[in-house]
Amino acid sequence: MTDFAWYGLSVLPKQRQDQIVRALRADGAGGVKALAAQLGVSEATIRRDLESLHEQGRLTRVYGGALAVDGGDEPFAEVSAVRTDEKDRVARKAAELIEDGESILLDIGTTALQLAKQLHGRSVTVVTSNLAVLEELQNDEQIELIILGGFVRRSYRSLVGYLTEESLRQLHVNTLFLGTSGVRPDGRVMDSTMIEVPVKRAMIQAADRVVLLADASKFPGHGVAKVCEPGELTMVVTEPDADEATRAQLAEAGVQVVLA
Amino acid sequence: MTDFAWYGLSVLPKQRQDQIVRALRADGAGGVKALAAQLGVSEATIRRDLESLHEQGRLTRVYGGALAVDGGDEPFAEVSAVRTDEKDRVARKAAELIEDGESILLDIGTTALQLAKQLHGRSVTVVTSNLAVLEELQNDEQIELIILGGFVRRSYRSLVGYLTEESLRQLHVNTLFLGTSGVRPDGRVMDSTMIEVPVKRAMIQAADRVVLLADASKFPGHGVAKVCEPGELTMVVTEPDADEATRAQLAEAGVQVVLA
DNA sequence: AAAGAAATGAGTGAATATGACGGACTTTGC
DNA sequence: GCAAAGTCCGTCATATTCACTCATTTCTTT
Repeated sequence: MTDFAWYGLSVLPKQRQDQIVRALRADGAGGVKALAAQLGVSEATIRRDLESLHEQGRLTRVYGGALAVDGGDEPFAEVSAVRTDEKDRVARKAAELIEDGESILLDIGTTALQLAKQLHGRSVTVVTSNLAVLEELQNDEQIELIILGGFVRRSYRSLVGYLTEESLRQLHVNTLFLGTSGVRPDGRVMDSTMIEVPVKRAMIQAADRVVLLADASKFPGHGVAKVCEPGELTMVVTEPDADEATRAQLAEAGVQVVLA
Repeated sequence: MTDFAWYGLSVLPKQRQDQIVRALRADGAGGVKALAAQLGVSEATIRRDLESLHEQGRLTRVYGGALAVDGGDEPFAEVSAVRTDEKDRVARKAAELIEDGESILLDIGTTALQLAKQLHGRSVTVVTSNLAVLEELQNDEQIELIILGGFVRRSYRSLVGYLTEESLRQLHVNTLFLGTSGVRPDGRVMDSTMIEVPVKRAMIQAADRVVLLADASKFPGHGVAKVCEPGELTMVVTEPDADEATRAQLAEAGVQVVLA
């Protein structure tokens, strides 16, 4: 146990247990593995915490994790087990592209959140307007976290507006990981909401590399607003069963297409 | 008693214990090691202080340190009970100062969080760098919520840095509700950490009215860094048993002193 | 000035917290 | 059903914190 200098500086046991209860209230449920990563302790410690909290009646212990006490009876299948679903594979592949010490910018949406979950314990600087990412990485001491300002958009758990754009003009990062509602057959990246587009454009301006994260369902896809031309992308991470014609179109525009 | 003991080198036990309580209210929790370093005494002394304060009910002793009495998530039984604790009274009084439709800026710290809890269902615009406030108001559809950008400061659950200051320059609000580590006898507002001071100053610049929230334990109080002169405040909300001399000093500087 | 009281810091064995490991158990996919 | 994967629950070694004692310093009282 070499890294125990953390102990004194880090959270107190009781404090961490409060954080567990808070996290469960936010999400409704939490897996042992996820909580361990989020709070930066071992799974054994999380199990002990969950047992203690269960005895106190502050949560309900279930196989694989715990549920919030008042959080209803939703199936636990979703938080439990491995669930190697598409977005997860893409996110894992994307995480491999990041070197320790780098700074990255995470777009809004669940794809970027999946990527954030892969970053626990890594020494990286994360910049984001994604409130779900904030919650996920809030307690990870290893990660330098920077939040862009902006108006809270509850339905998307994101920050938008001129404040967000202005914040982006003050920063520069190595890599942007961009989400999308769909990539059109001609390779143009689209989004479903107009309001996010200026923010995404500002993000592109603030990064050296632009990596688009898009599972197969986004190829080809639609959207009301154009975010950028394919030429502005450095790389696209997607899946083997993504539409080939669109992939070829992207490759032609000089974009490196990586399959997860 | 030697008069010079007051001037910095040595601190009276009672004074130090007040500082501990204040430090906990600011952070929510504190480790024995951290408190010992911060106050310049041995861990043994801190433990004795914590035990004494715990018996007085001024904090909750936990393994490794202590928690603020109202900090974190306590058992539900206590939450539902009648709570007329100091910060709550101050927060309620402060909430009465806000008109529907106004925009307000909330400082970091638990005092501002208490105020945020009073705002549920109100039609107000809330601007903040306080991550605890974000969590509290995140799901309240009625409230327009704006987050300032910045570096995440985990121990204080706040955002700091030039991004935060820059964000503040883009905004203007009706009222700022400011927290503090203590108000000196001459009325100057102090803070315990240097790094927050530029942000607090920028907040003052961004508001028409500046309201200081300070329970009785902050009167008089100390801090390493000066945030502002009393003349920069519009109003102070505190309690009837706050030090009268300090209150008089504030009134003389043209500050309206409101008792909760 | 001297004696007494209170506070402090250091040291020690006991108690608590943590992480790793292995065998028993549960869930999942076939 | 069965096998595989994942999860749990003991146990142990180690690091940290605690309660206690005692000597020293500091403050108060006589």
